[in-house]
Amino acid sequence: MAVTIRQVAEAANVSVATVSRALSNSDHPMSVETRQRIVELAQKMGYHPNQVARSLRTERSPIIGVICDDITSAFTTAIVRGIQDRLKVDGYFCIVINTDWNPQNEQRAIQDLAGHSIEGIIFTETTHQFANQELNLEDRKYVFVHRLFPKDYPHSVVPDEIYGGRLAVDHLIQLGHRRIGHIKGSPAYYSSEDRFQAYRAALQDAGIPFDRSLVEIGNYDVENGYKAAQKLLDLPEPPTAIFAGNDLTALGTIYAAQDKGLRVPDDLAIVGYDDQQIASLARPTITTVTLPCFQMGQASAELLISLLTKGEVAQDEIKVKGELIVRESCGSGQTARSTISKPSSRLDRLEAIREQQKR
Amino acid sequence: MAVTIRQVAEAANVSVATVSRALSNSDHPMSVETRQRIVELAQKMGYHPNQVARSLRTERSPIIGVICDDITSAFTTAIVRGIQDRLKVDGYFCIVINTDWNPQNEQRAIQDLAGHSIEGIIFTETTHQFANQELNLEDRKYVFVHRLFPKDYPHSVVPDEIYGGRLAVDHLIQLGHRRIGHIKGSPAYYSSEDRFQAYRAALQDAGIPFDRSLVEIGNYDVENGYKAAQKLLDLPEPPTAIFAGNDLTALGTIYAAQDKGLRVPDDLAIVGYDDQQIASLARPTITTVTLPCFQMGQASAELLISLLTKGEVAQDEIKVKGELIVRESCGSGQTARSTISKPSSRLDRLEAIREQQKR
DNA sequence: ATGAAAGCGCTAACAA
DNA sequence: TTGTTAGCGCTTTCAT
Repeated sequence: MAVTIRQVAEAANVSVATVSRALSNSDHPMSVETRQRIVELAQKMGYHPNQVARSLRTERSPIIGVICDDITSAFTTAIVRGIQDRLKVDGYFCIVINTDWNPQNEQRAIQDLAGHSIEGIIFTETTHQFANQELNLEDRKYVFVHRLFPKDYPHSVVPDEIYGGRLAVDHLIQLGHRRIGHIKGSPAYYSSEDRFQAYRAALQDAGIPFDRSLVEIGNYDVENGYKAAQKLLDLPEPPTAIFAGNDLTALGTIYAAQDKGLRVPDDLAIVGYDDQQIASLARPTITTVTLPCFQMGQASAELLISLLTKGEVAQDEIKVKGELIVRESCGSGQTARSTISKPSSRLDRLEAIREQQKR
Repeated sequence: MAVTIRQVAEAANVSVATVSRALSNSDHPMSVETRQRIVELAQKMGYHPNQVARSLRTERSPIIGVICDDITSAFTTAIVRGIQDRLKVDGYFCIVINTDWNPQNEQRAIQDLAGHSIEGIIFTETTHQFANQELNLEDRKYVFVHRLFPKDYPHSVVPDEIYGGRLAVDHLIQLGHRRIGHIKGSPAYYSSEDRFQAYRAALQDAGIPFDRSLVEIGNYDVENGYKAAQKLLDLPEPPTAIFAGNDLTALGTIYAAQDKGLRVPDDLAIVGYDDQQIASLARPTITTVTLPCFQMGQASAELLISLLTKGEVAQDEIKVKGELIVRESCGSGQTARSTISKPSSRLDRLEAIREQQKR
């Protein structure tokens, strides 16, 4: 049986109330020495608070809920990791629930979480229709991170797509390109529109006239990227550079260029977006802009914790900036070797253990 | 305030004990009608059990712990998803804790979980040194899935690497190859050895003599795969097919072949292993064997639940079989188009919502 | 500054 | 078959 507050109280010759105050950082006034003594004793006795009892009493819980479409989908995992890490700082844990793109599962998830006295929820990359409705959250606090529905919701954390788009296109402009194509993502993602706007703004600031024929619509996957790139490259006056809507589109563009006998980056420069693994594995490796998932996760957890502890906070959307990762697909003098595949920390670790076991 | 058992009791004109029995599937004998009546009433009143109170009382919890190195690492995410899905069937949730390859964090994680009355833990892809020691788990049940330390631990779920390796090599043999090279992974992964053994066994069964010079040691990354493949291809009598230790090695092999002016699969057939995303994005797409992460996750959750509910169960390691995914890198008549990039279910969903909002 | 005691919602031993 | 009641470990009000 685990050590309880009562046992500590007996050992310390004080009441349980005093021990509770000492151990839960209560702001109830008490002598510094007693507190000190109790804390040390508890430590020595191996006391660990029973969170369940604590939750029952306080109707609060150090567990928050994370509701996402699917934890395995492209960016969600990193977001969740960011959430976990930020939560850990304040002693919280999270329970992750997948809705599998079914908004009905959301209300169910919320109810399930409610049974655990969960006070806060982070909606992560959910396609839910929160906009339209009517989730019964009671008085739980909630926050959105990387939401996939229209913009300007309070308490949300999103990537700064405009900033990132500028990073990508400005890079091409700086390399001297004037005829720059763009392959948009599906209109269903609002990021597509933002990245496109950034493209237009960058051109404008550089005094490059906008040419409609240089813009194709893809849907963020390789195959559409391939087809869209083909069209651009078949233009009477084809682009010398393409800002692909994301890394998969960039990969499709590389393939299209190869099939036309064009060399990347020599004949065509390509920038991607997202910095998925493929960007560092492709040949050439893809210059891209990071989608700062980990940081967004952290920011969302931070926001929720503020909401939980300080009550209301600023309602503005938080935009997190990514950064440009220069690799091979744009040239740019950076002809250095690819950045792929450093042995992972796991491998380091395994090898260390292996060594140790030998001895 | 949420509806409690007491309110249901008053409304039903029975005692709380009766309600408790009706609602918690107690095996205490009671009249079917009363139970029925109470269940319906509770439903109508919007009653949801307070799990926290329940846990405090029973010292059990419907939450289990998942301890992994890093949820974002290659296979862990899918394993966790498998765990979640299987747990859901029995009404469990999980809390995932990352140890970041630091075994010290493990004991800490266990203690943190203990505070939540967690009775079961799944160790997922941890590099921990459980073998050597001395984690204080008290009477908690635990299970390993895809553990990365030496073999034959009770209550663990692992991939059947021997079976998978045979799948890969037998495929090459069936395609008529007799001179088949192999690039092993790092000796730190026990999977390397298994895949190698499978390679030898397959050759033997096909009556192909083993040739030491056809085996190179890589470390499962692209760069080492590239170098190892170079060596094999520089052999006086180079292989016509290579079983790469994993997909990244296969990618490096493709690059090496390309750089020597060889066509894949025409001049060199390549099989990978793991079925990571890159396998369906590379050019050519890579024929590979799946690492059945999702299924392993499910199996591990199932095992833990058995342990929790039925007490002891069979101790044997559970081996989960993967399957061969035939793509382009081995030829095999399967010259069909690449299998890349169906629009994701998320996109489908988003487009549906978009449509709906238009109306 | 400390203690006594109530009670969070539930389950289960015991009683009827 | 149903009811009464103690108590899980903790926090917090109220009293001292």
